[in-house]
Order: sequence, then C-alpha cells, then structure tokens
Amino acid sequence: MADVPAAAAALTIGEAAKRSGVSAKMVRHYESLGLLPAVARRLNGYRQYSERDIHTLQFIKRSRDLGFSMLEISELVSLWRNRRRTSASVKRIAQAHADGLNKRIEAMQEMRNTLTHLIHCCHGDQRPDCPILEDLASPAHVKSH
Amino acid sequence: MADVPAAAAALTIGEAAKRSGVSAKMVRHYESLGLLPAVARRLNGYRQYSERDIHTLQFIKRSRDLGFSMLEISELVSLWRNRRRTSASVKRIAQAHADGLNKRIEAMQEMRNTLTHLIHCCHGDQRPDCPILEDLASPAHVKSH
DNA sequence: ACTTGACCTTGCCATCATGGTAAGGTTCAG
DNA sequence: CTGAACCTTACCATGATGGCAAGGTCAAGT
Repeated sequence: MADVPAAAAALTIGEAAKRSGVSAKMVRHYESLGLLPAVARRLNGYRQYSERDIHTLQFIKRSRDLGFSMLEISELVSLWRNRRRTSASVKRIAQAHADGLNKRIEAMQEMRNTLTHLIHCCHGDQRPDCPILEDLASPAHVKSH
Repeated sequence: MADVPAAAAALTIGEAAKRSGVSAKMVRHYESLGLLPAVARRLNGYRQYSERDIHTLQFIKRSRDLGFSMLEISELVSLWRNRRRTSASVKRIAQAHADGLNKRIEAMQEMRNTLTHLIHCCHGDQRPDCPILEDLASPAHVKSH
C-alpha cells in the first residue's frame, strides 16, 4: 500500500502537452470547449493534469489525427465516458466521418486528375502558349443556366 | 458598324455574379484582393462590369473549382494577362498544386482506410463494447519520441 | 539575495474562403 | 407613393491552429 504511482502525478500543462502530443495552446483550447472537465489548479494558478486528463488528451489527439472535427470528438469523448453507450452510436459517427472523407477525397481526385491531364499537355517551356491557361480561360466550364 | 455587342454591356454586380457563377459577395472580395483591376463605377456608385471582367471572374471561378488558392490564382491571372509569360511558370504552379493535392489525398486516404477497418470491426449494436473507442483510447498511438 | 531563463497565465489578432447580417441608398414597376 | 429588388459599406462568424504581448512564478546558478 506504499505505492500508488498513477494517482499523484500532477503534471503541468507543458508536461501534459509533451505526453499527449497536443500543444499547450490547444490543451487550453480544448478545455475552453469543455472537452476536459474541471481542470484542477495549483495555488499559483497553474493548471495541473492527472493521468486521466493525459489519457483524454491522447484520445483527442488520436481522434484529430483521424480527421474528426472537434464537435465529433466532443461526442466521442462523451460516449467513451458513458458506460451505457451503444457501439452503434459510435459507429454512426465514424461512418458519417468516413463518408465525408470519401466525398472530399473524390472531389480532390477529380481536381487532381484534371490538373494532371492539363499539366501533361503543357510543354513547360519558354513559350507563352499554355493549355493550362487555355482551360482556365475557357468559357466552356461556365454552367449554362 | 451598327452593332458592337460585346463592348458596351456594362453589367451590374448581380448580373456579373450570375454570368460567372461567383457570388456577388465574392466578386467584391476578389476586387479587394486586387484580382479585378480598377472596377468602374456608375454615377450612383454601383460597380459596372465589362465582358473582360466577366471573363476574369470565370477564370477565377474555374481556378477555384480546381482548388487553387487565391494566392495561386493571383499569380495565374497575372501570367494570363502577361503576353511574355512562359508556359513553364504556369506549369510550375499547377504542378505544385497537384503535388499538394496528392499529399492531402494520401493523408485522407490513410485516415479513411484506418476508419474503414475500425468500422468493419465494430458490431454497431446495443452493447457498449466498441473497437473504435478502444483504438481512440489506446496509448499505442502516442509517439514515443 | 539576486539574476536569468524557462515556464505559466490571460487576451487579442491572424489565417483562408465564404456566408450572414445590418443599416442605408437607388431604381423600377405598379 | 409604396414596395420589391437591387446596390453600397462594414462588421462578425466559421474551425483549428499559431503567434505575440504583457505579466506572474519558479528553479537553478552566481
């Protein structure tokens, strides 16, 4: 009963930032968004972070790395904390995000394909003639309506 | 000599918006960025747009649709107007943008692939157990450094 | 004890392209 | 003369992040 290692750590925001991979600035921002409930303070006003807080920050970091928005992450954190959650509700959020990613990927691929084609057509030399500019300047793209 | 159709049009900003597919709001914004040189005004202060202005707006619209940033578009418009441009300089901008798109696409595909895998592993039922949350909460993702 | 550097605090501004809103002037049709 | 549909400018919001400024605190070295 002498050692309770994980409980009394009390890290500063800088240490919390290093341990979670989130910048100190963003740690404060996430707090203002209500993602970190009730941040403890020392007498001097410094924030102090428990292992549980660090874990939450790592959760947020991982979620951001997967492209979730702060709103989605807010919901995911709530579900994570809620023992009566359903995996269906988590899956729904993830699926919606994946769908959004797919749409954005497809839109960007279409841009890239068009660009690749135009780039391929362009000599890229000292002359001014340029199929890329011709495409951009072509009135053919204006929606008729 | 009676008809000179393309020269004397003098469109309002609303008409210019319709003809170019750019919102009136953005037309003003592009002007403030210096993309539309010297916008003529009527006596009452209304902006008036020539066919040349419309063409520029269509050029900008097409460039935006291909994902170019306003900074890039600013350069592209300059090159477009410059008879002494080289196609190489245009190609360079387009290639840099395409490269950027590719990086972003790859990053998003990686997110999507991870998500797709996790979603596939999740039952999506009434129980709380969820591989998606387990992944997000896993400390395995924290860069050891 | 004092200085120095590294940390912490809050608050404001900037990004990027776009939309919204407000408050007011103009034009045109009924 | 009135109302709708336009135009004007100016300000605020988005979303996630970075930067800077001005000030308080702490710990280590002199």
